[in-house]
Amino acid sequence: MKDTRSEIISLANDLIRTVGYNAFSYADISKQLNIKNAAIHYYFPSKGDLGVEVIKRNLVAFNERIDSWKELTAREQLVNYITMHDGFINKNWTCIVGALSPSFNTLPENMQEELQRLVETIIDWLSDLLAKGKGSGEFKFDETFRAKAYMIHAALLSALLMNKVLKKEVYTSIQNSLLNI
Amino acid sequence: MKDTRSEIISLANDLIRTVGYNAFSYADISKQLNIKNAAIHYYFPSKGDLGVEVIKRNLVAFNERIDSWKELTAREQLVNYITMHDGFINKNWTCIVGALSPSFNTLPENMQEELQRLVETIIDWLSDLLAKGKGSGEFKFDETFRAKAYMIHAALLSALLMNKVLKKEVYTSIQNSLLNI
DNA sequence: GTCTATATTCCGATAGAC
DNA sequence: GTCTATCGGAATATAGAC
Repeated sequence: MKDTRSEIISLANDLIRTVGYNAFSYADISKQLNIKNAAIHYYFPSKGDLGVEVIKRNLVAFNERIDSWKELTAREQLVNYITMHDGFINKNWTCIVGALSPSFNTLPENMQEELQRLVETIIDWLSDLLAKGKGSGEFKFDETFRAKAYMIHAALLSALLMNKVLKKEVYTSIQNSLLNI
Repeated sequence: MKDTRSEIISLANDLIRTVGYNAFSYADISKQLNIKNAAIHYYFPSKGDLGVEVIKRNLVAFNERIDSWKELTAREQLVNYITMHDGFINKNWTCIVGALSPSFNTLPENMQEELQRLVETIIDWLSDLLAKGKGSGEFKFDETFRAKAYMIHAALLSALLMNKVLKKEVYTSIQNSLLNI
């Protein structure tokens, strides 16, 4: 079976993470699928439509993921979250949020909205998790749940970005700091 | 007096921070200066040359800044560092590192090198500052100086990025967390 | 030394072929 | 339903005018 539409989203997802949204073109995708770049427009009339679909797929994947963690302890869930991007390091991938946010102003409105939805979902989940973990005595921290969630999310996002620039131990270093809660 | 070259760098700096490197063109700059886009090529033959100059200017500015803080206490210097981007919030600016790192792979080699130099300068200075502050009893933390520097830098960078996406209290929240050291 | 006219390549998108 | 031929415009860049 061949699902061109799904392959396009997958390739776009890869490109956004490796070079960014404004740096890739339909041709980059169509070449890999041995079709003309215009063929992509059948599935996604505009580049923004494709971008929206990439974010949506990531949101669905995130929700499925945290759902599968439901029975775990708060600490186990936090460890899973903080290590879930480990495979990105060798692929030189950033998270979708880190990839898209610097050019947020240039994105079409529906992409902006979808990206906001994704970030809010992550922060909400993380805040809840931190509340649970603090309530159960698993975590110790003084900030509000939301402030702590912002911190963890922010540090992890930048850790992936810095992995591109410094190619050193930044990612692991930040990861270790975050796990020490 | 008119210094076209300097104005070009200044406009490019603004554009990189607001829309990102790959999203702006020479035309965006030339329109504002009432010249043809090709005129920019006289000052900066390639877009990468302009990008390098923007980063270099930021590196010089950073060095001048921290130099002017030399006589301050470690805590005062840290507060200055953590608040030095406050003016960015209303302008919807990111720091240069946050703006360029997601598309790091697409940048010409000399831009990549210059960006690495900038990040290393920041991290080195921050590590030294944290060492001083811990030595003097001003700061309390358990991680290594470098790990702590990575964390602060990462959180601040993302805070600026998230300000674009969520337009909420993220920046201030992270700032407050970082000042509580 | 400073800038413009122009070339070239590439981009996203439409109209229409199969 | 799926894809190609092709357009209009924008991007970076060169050659040459003033």
